[in-house]
Amino acid sequence: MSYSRDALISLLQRHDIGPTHQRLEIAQVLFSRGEHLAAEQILALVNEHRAETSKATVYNTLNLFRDRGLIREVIVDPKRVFYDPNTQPHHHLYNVDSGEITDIPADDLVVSGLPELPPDMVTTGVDIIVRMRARQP
Amino acid sequence: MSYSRDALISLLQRHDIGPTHQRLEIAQVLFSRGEHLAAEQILALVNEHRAETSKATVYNTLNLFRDRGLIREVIVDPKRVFYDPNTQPHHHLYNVDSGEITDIPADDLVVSGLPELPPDMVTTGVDIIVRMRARQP
DNA sequence: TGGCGAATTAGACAAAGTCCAGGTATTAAC
DNA sequence: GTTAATACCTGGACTTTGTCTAATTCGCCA
Repeated sequence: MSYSRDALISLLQRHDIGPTHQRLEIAQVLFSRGEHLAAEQILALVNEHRAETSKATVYNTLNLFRDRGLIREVIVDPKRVFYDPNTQPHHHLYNVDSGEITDIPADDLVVSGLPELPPDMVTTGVDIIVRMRARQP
Repeated sequence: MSYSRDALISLLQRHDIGPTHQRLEIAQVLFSRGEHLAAEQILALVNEHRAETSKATVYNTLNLFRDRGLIREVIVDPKRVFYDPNTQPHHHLYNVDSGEITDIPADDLVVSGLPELPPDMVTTGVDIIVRMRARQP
């Protein structure tokens, strides 16, 4: 799916994010692909045609988007963080060999028996990661 | 709990790991504490009294232990990997503020509705991470 | 047009982890 | 005991991901 410039602007604005050129470019890459991308991949994609955005801005922007709830971090690979434009509750299937991440819809999945938290604590998220690899030949 | 030198030696041997001095020191730290420790913490603990083990050896040894199934990686913090001496199935409660990790026993917990994997793939593990933080004051 | 705050930038920096070439132990054989 | 073979360990250079800072630039509005 592709997003019009206006759609992206209003998306950012609904999250209290000023719609600058660089932020729109980065949002474009994230939302049009709908993939799980690492910062360095986003940096490369944004500058594919001509250099438009610096490394610092990509990192700043991803942190901003994450803080504002526009995207979500996926922590499955100790080497780098992936960013997920889908903020609906869902989980992840991680191919350990290829590094590929795919979604597991949350509504197919039920978890019961989670422990009580201490009363002054709140859950910020439940991440389920199913790791898989190719069967040994 | 504390482990005797002999107990550690046989533990390593059962996992096909030659019981060298440095490996025993590292195993001692991991298994006697039973905590989730990062490599740099293990390095510091092993050298607490006198320098015995280099950074390279700590990293090599942790990777070896992990490959041989003696310990498990816990990937919850993009900044560093934690190592878990408990290889029984269980999950983790992660305090986002303090970085503290505690165990959730697997038998209290039921997950249903996990998707079918492609036939040539095998699950290498299902990690569930419950992230929590202090409620806003 | 000019000025102001917000955003962007290059590049230095930091931290975690890996790699390599050389040195040290341990074992085995004589 | 020496020697040889092998496995292991080490310092330090290096890589990668991400952050920080101080200076510049942008975009807006009066």
